[in-house]
Amino acid sequence: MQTKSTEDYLKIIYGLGEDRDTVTTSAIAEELRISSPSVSDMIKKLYESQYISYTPYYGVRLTKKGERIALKIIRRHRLLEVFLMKFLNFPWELVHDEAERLEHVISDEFEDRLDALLGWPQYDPHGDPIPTKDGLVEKLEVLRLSDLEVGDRVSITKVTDSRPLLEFIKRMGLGLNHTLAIKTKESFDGSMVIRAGRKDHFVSREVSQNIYVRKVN
Amino acid sequence: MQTKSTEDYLKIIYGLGEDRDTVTTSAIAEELRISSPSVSDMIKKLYESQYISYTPYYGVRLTKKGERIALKIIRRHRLLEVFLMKFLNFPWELVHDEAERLEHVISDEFEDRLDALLGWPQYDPHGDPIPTKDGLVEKLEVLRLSDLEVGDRVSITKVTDSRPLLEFIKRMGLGLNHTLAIKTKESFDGSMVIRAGRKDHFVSREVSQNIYVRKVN
DNA sequence: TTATTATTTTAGGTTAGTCTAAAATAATTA
DNA sequence: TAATTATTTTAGACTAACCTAAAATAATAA
Repeated sequence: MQTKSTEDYLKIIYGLGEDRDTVTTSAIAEELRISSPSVSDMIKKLYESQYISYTPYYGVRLTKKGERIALKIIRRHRLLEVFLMKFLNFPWELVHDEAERLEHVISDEFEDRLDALLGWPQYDPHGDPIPTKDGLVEKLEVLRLSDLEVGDRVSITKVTDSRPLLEFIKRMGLGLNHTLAIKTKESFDGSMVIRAGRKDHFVSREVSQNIYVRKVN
Repeated sequence: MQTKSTEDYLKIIYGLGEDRDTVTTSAIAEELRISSPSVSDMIKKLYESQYISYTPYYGVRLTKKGERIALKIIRRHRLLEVFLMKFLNFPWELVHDEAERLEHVISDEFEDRLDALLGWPQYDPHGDPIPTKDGLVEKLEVLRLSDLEVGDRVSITKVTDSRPLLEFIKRMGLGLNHTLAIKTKESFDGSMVIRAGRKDHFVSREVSQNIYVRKVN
């Protein structure tokens, strides 16, 4: 049985490893808001326990063993998010932090029974796929709002799970599966004006890079 | 915000303080399965934070501040137990350990919304009253099965929340609100034969002291 | 290709919560 | 009430997970 801390590291390394191939000390440090020396320390421990492979001064990758744990935690996190929204009516932007704490303490028993209660859901409230019990995840085709051009119509499939971003999106009256159209896009900074429902909204590149979409008609 | 450890100490001290007036180091140590020196250490810290009052070599009592926290944790524990049984169909004997871990990580938001989901229950699955949000608990009149005599008919109102005991009771086919009659009671060891449904069961004093009852007709 | 800058690691330190062994105190028994 | 026994506390140590300051290494720019 791993500690909360171990689980956090593995989860973050998994997440960071999705784009880049190898994950650096400083990237982990920034993500976990922990100093680099502390991360360096922990990396050695994770390496000794064979959760990661590791080349000093270079970077880190999850081993099969490490990935299995990361996916287990992610599975729990996402199942919990579904529960918090469907059964407790948690507001979108609070769901993440609550799941973040619960994911480390629930048992397999709890996980299985919750899965059943929720009807074996495949996606969480942000549109992320829920890994299966034996560690399989659907690989989402990544299309970011920022990749699209004027005239495109899209539906939101996923949103980066960050509280301020979620609050912003909520204020615009948007959410998962909402449809919107791109009205303008500035070439110098990538900012856009989008139309959703009857309203126009200004969206910076920082935001549009964190909204994932699928094209519609 | 207190740590899990602090919360455990306060909860245990509250529980032990229900019969005795002042709680000893060794009683806490035994309950938490921690060495007495460790407990002695911790007592000093709890005292400095004004969660308890304390006389060296004598014992410990909760302050108002300490009791408030203890009752909050107990409230969460019991609400969680109701949830685990009603929504996740957890078996009686697993409910306690799961709640034990969850109680330390849920937020006030979670607590409130769970309370509502469950319909503001007043008792947990072992028959214990759930403290209110502002720290009030019904004082149960304590009548133990062991206090009764041949011929008495009783209904089970509460059971000590210990896994082996719960498993034993379950094997006898008994549970909360079940009715039983006392057929024999030995004076030398207090052991009994009880009749429940169509079956007779042998019950030692250790067991009968941990089954709380109310007399019927 | 050498010098500067950035990143990572090492060295040494802290805190919370635990431990065992030994000393201090209190309670019990003779 | 003195001696023995039991309980509690003190002393000293350990581990996990963090920290800051300084040294080592790698990357970048002159």
